[in-house]
Amino acid sequence: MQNEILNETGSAAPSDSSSPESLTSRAYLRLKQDIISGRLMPGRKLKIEELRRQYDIGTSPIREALSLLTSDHLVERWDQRGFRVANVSEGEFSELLKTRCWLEERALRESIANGSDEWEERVVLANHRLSRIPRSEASDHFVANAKWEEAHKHFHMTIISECGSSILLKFCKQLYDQNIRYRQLSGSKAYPKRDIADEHNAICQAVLARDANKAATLLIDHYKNTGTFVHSELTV
Amino acid sequence: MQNEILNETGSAAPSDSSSPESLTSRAYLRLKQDIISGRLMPGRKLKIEELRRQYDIGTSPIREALSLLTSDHLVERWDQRGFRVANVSEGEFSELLKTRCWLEERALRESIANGSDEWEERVVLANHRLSRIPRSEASDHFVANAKWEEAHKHFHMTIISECGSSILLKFCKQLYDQNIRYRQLSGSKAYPKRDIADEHNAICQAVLARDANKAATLLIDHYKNTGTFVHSELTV
DNA sequence: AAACAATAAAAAAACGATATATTTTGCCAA
DNA sequence: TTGGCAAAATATATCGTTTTTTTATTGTTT
Repeated sequence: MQNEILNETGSAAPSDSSSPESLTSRAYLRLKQDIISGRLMPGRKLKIEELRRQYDIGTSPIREALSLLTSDHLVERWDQRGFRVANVSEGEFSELLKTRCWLEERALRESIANGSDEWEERVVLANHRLSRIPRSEASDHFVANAKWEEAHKHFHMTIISECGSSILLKFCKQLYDQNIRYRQLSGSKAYPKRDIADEHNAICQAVLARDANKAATLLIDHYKNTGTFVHSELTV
Repeated sequence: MQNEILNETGSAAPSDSSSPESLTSRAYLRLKQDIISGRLMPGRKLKIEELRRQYDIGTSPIREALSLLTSDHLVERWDQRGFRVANVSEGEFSELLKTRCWLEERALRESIANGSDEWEERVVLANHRLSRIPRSEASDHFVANAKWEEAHKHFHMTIISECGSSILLKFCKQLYDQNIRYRQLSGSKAYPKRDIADEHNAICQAVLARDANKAATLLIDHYKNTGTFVHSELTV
């Protein structure tokens, strides 16, 4: 199903080795992961033949997956000249951050206005689980922890999940993924200084108190703080 | 180029008969038009073989185009069971309308805050051109006028064009296209009663006066009015 | 002699046709 | 009537051909 393909990013293909999904889905998820994680660098040419050999998947599924990624702004298509990984720029990152704040603020306010008790419980749970996962896999130097990334995305998507518009939610997810890529590319060296867990706790509290203004301010600050780090890394 | 494919909807392939675009783009545009205009009904099975013969284009470009349309929510992919035209529902239309209002209000306010003099001129021009095109091709009964549709989209996109985020603008365009489909499907019999030109003039005036609150209210009312007509048609 | 242009060769992408795997449908038996 | 099996239809994937683009080499001009 298309929705499953688009929504789940990292957690796909759990334990089942012989995935029943189509090869297109598999190619889509692998390519998406490889681009978001920074393994495939911006601007890099995506030669069909190369990918075909590497992923052991035919050209059609690869092409379809690349077409799909094009809509996510992770891949660019140059008519008659193939595909390449979408470029990054400071300007685009500013736009991304700005747009994300606009959309997520709206979604958060709607969620706080409409969210059920069951939703509150999901928020608490998501925050708790996130707090229990270390940000980095190593304690002395920073190594991105995929589990943390997954839990982090889940927390942020949970607090806006009851906004009443699956369309808006989809847009937010898309922008979130684009943002991860910028985070990964910028090295993330500066992060550990901030106590991110505290920020999440504060957001969680404001959400549970149904204090929309406070929650929105905290969320936007949370994003903008991260943004300045990414920006400074990008400029160097 | 991907951008050209995604942005221009109706006005593509102007006079040049031997289009230099890829067949994928051509298939994408034709299918998009056929779905938006309602020629291909919601839920209709899109058999590759059938489309291949009909459009005289190979299977690969057709599949790629369908994948692309999937991201626009105009086509649904059922894993291993092919593609079909996205279904419509009252619930989805409500969401669409709501989301559109949220996003376009934000975009309009930003445009009004940041728009240049040159932008004001573009707004005036877009409104003028729209006002000169008849809504219906026939005077006694309603026949959708493609020229009017194009000018209408152009007017609405122009007033939000200086929002400072090409990402947000892309989302708005996508939602606008989805909305056209609902309009076309609901017959549009009720419309001519309203004086839509007046509504556009009022919006235009408020925009030029840089009265963000008034412009936003007028725009949202404009959309919600149309929405109630579509809703009533959909319920029948 | 160096730089630019033109042509040719190689590489890559787009397309279309064929083959394989999956699903659906129809029929027969229990 | 229902369950299962088989056959047909349909979707997905691979492969080979054609067209386009890019690069390299050679020739010409300044």
